[in-house]
Amino acid sequence: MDKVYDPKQVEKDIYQLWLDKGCFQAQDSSTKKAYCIVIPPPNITGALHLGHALNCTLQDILIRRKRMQGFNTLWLPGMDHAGIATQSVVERGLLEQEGKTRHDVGREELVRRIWAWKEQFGSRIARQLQLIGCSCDWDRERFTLDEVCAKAVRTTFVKFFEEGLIYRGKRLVNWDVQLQTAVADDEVFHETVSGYLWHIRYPLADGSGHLIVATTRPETMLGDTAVAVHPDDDRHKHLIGGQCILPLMDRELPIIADPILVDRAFGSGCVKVTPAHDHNDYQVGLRHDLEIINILNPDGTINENGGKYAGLDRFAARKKVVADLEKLGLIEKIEPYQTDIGHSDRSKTPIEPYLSDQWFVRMDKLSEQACELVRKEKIKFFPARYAKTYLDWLGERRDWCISRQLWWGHRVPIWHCNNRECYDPEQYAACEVGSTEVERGRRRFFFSSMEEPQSCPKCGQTDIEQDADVLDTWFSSALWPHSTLGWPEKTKALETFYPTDVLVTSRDIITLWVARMVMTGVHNTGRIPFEHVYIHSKILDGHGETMSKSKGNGVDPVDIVNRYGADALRFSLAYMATETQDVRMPVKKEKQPDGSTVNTSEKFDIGRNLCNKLWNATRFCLSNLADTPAGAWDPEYLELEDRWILHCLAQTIEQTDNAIQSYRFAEAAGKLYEFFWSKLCDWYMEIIKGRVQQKGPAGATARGVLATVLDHILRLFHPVIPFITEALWERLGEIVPERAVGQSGKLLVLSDWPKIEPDWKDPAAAQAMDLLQELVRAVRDTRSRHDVTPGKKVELIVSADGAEKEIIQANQEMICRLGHISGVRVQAEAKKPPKAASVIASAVQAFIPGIVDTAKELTRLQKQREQLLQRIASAEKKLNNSQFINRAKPEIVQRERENFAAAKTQIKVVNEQIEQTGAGDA
RNA sequence: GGGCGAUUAGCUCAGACGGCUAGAGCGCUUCCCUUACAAGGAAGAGGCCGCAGGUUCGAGUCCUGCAUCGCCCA
Repeated sequence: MDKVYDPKQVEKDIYQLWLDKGCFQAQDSSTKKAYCIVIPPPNITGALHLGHALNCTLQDILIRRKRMQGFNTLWLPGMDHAGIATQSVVERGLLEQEGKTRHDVGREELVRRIWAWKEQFGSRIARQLQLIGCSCDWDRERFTLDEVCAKAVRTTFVKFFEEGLIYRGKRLVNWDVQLQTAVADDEVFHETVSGYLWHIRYPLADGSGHLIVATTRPETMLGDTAVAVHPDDDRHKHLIGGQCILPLMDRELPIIADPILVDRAFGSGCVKVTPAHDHNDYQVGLRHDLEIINILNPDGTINENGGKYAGLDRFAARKKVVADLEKLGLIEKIEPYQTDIGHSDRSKTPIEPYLSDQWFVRMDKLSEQACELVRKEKIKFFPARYAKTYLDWLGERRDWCISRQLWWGHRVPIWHCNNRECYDPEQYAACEVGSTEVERGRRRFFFSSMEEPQSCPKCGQTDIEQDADVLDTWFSSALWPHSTLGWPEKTKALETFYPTDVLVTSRDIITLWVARMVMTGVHNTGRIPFEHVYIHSKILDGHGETMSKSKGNGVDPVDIVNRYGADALRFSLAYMATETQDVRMPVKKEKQPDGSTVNTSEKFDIGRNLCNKLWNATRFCLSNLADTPAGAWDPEYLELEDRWILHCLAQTIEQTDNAIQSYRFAEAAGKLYEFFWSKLCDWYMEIIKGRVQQKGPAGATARGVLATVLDHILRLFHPVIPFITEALWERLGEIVPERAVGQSGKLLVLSDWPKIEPDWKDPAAAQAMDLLQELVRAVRDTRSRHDVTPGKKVELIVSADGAEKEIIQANQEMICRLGHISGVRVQAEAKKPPKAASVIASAVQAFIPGIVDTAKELTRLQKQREQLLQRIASAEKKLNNSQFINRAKPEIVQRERENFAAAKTQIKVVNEQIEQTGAGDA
């Protein structure tokens, strides 16, 4: 084995080995209990980022542990077609490379090209998941647009439609003028932009003067249908109910009172109202039953409602409107103004609020049911506070706009009949006021269908037309936990694995995704989609900013795997996975040999160092374990350190189990790290270095215990760092095929999760080791302070009595080895030799003869004295307080008493020594 | 405006149920290439736990207010 762990060499073939042996395959039917996680499907638009790496590492930890615990585990992988994101990258490429728009190539060709993209990039994501060790069952991989998912989407939609949950409405949507589609709220980012605030005079209709409105978008005045003032504003009260004239259009506008829209302190206190082009104004329009005038074409040019401005682009129209107003002397003033403008995340162009026909899902009943399940804790969030995000959002019951003006996605399975006479009065009545159907009196019959319809089911005519739009991507994602398992077919997989056990995701999609999965899952199957929702942190850069490609502050998990190894990546991420909402990761730019720059972070050192340590610790073990007896050891021959390390192992198993069970990953990783490094490596392995090589039962016992502990630490670490542990497990199996506990001969990934043996717990051993560790540390401290090099062996005289004397006497060899001591003499009430340094550990004092440095000695003793005095004072204060004695828990009082007594004994020792040092050697 | 969070060592973070003599990793100082590991070992320095009140025998932990920063929703 190499002296330094090289993950590249080790990780290379292991994943393939797991695949070849079918280790990740779930069984549709099994006598084992099922455990299932469906992956939050990554977008096919890009590569995995660090957030995915964290997300998947945590899922893999859960899955691998359950697999080892004997569950029939399924981690179902897959990807999301990500409608607008994918279409826009492909469209952008089309424009850049061929100078064509989607309209140039047509719908069929565009969709063909997007599929080609999917084939290329979808597999890259799968490879990346494999690179970091994800133990997914690849035979069950799904894609939100594949036939299985498509059938679920179609079935759900038709069901919703028939139940009257889907309706046609007209809404102000976030319109992306460039992509010519509505985009969801979460696809809009806001940016502060320098602009102007134009103050415009609107003459009063009675000729008695004018009022002044202020706007950042003067061109929208073409669509104004009212001016609003505050009802309590004395300046304008008298105008309410009157009329003013809209300049340029010469239209009369009502002056209305609206306390919600109007902020009296802002501008002149008068607000122009453009219901078709502003979200707030739209609400005003509904409240006051105003006319709604749309002035825009889908491409952002002014339409026929804009009079002489028709045909101009929105920004050109703005210029002309302002120029014309200036000519008319209607501009009161223009001031520079910072304004917050919504931009499309996809095209990076300013969003236009735009009125258009859309399909909606009614949310009232669906959301009520979904709320209830979380309120009654049928579905539990971890950390629990995230339930509030979910409940608050669902509580609003805002209807879900599910249509998108895109070509990539599930086509809306709605057709209309082109026969003008054919319509359903009830359906017509259900269309929202304001929809095109009602507005233009155009009665159409809409229907939905599982199969491709040939004719209108109502009138039988064949002149029918399918809706051009596709469904919101979240519509298919919402079905993910059951669609991927085969629903609506009654598959074995669905029966076995649904409801799934836990959903692991990040907080930004609690509403968009988690809530919708619950609604559709329950509606479609009658059962919840998952029992637990674990929300992990978001990884930010060192300045607290979101990592992104455009900022160049992102860390690519593939780079980290190349530099540090997959296990190092995984451990470091797990170690960071606390319950906070964000974690920061300072990013460091690093030049590569080939001249390129790679973003990395020192945060991953901990994982790399751990792997290297584990590698070397195992190297040490293996070089000593050649002659390890099979079967259990004889308890007769167990030394204190053996009993201690088994005790610690038992504790670690317990703590790790508790932590993972409640999704405290950082704690699990931390406990394992601490046990392995600070207990096993720092103490146990050092202590047994001599004994492990001995012939006879003493050595055999040490080897047996060491092999068992190594065996268990590999098992415990495996879910977190699967590659290195699998590799080391194989080597351990070669040298010690038969261990005292558990089986070998299997791959680690399929072996059993550790269980605590009843006789491992040994608090007495732990207590004895505490004393010895403290003594050793004190000896080392003294040596270090007196500049005694490790090579120099010194003698130790210990003053101890009773149980302590026994422990120290029985473990002299340990003290000698760890403290570089030539010999230990223990006696009750030992006196300090004339020229010696003192060592104080708890109530035990000791001396190292031959070392003298009075000044150093005194400094240290004074410091120790001060600390002890503080301790005594605080303990005394508590113990003198009758309230404390009476009210605190008895064990707390007891502990305080012990603490007090110990401190008292110690200070006595310290005082004595100060006296002796000062007097004896001065 | 409403909700959620953060503020602990130079940096990044732990401290679930109040009992703490406040921990870890990195960084820093001193010593050590001791035959598993220098990506290592040993020892050490470094903190009025954002501020002000309150509850309690006891507050980093619970409550209220304030300050600063962040996220989400409108």
